[in-house]
Amino acid sequence: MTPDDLNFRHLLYFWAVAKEGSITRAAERLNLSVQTISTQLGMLEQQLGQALFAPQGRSLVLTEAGRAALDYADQIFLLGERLRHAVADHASGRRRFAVGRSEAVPKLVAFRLLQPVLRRRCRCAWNASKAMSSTRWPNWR
Amino acid sequence: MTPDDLNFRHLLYFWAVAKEGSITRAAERLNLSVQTISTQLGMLEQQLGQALFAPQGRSLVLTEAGRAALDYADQIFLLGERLRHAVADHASGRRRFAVGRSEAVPKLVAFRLLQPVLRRRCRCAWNASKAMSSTRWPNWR
DNA sequence: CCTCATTACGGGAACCGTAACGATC
DNA sequence: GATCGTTACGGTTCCCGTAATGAGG
Repeated sequence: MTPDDLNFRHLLYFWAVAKEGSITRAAERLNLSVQTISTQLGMLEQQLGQALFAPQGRSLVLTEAGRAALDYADQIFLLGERLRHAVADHASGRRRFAVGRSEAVPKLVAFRLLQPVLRRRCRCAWNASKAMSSTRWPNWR
Repeated sequence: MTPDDLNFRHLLYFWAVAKEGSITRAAERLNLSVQTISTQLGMLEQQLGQALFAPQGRSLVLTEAGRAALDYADQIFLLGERLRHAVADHASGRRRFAVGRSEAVPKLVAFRLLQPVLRRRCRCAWNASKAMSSTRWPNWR
């Protein structure tokens, strides 16, 4: 109930470093100084009790634990962005309606099945990233 | 690439309030003061440009945007906890190996298919929560 | 009146940048 | 010696608690 042991700011820095491949480039991307990233990254590793990067020459490579953490961080920040979009959609009066679909059901078949509940001026998007398709429309009803 | 517009600490407080049903109980649960939660919650709403709770009597109820945000927050903090567990597993020498499986493939069939790569002393868990099954074992090799 | 939630404000912790250092190419 | 990463230290921001206020039952 209290997962505050994980500092999501540190996790963001770790994520940026992993994506950019080096602390220097991550610092540029985040408009931060190199030292800040390095320090906070050390904090995260100490907090998790596990090294996430291993020095390779004068560069860094992900450890096995680091690769595992990166997978989760990817999903977490993706969800964070989706959260903002979802809330913004509510502000603009649009609602999101997500429908799960088994891979065994062709898209067109699913579309035909959903036809009865679709309204005019609805935007329909097939989003394969999470095996879910999402449809938006201007108003709920 | 820089989703730092979303403060995950604020999101945690929002999540706790939504789960507990009131700021007071959330403050007790998090060992924080009521004022802190209230302020930070206001920050989050201002940041998102949308109210997440609506005053109902002297209590609070989720708005529609709030319910949407809660769905995402649930997943985010669940992933955060899983991240910690995954990294902890690496520390104890255990590795997690996740296998995706179509619903059309029975579990026992999948198990038989995986038999050749399984080792002794492996723990096999069917985890339906994310449509994925995960298997752990003491060492990689 | 008692409880819940919201502002106002001061102390303190965490974050972040400047600087100096070690290591690798 | 040029670049990347790490450690040391001081300033600033943000967070959090005490106190005072308003609102609902």
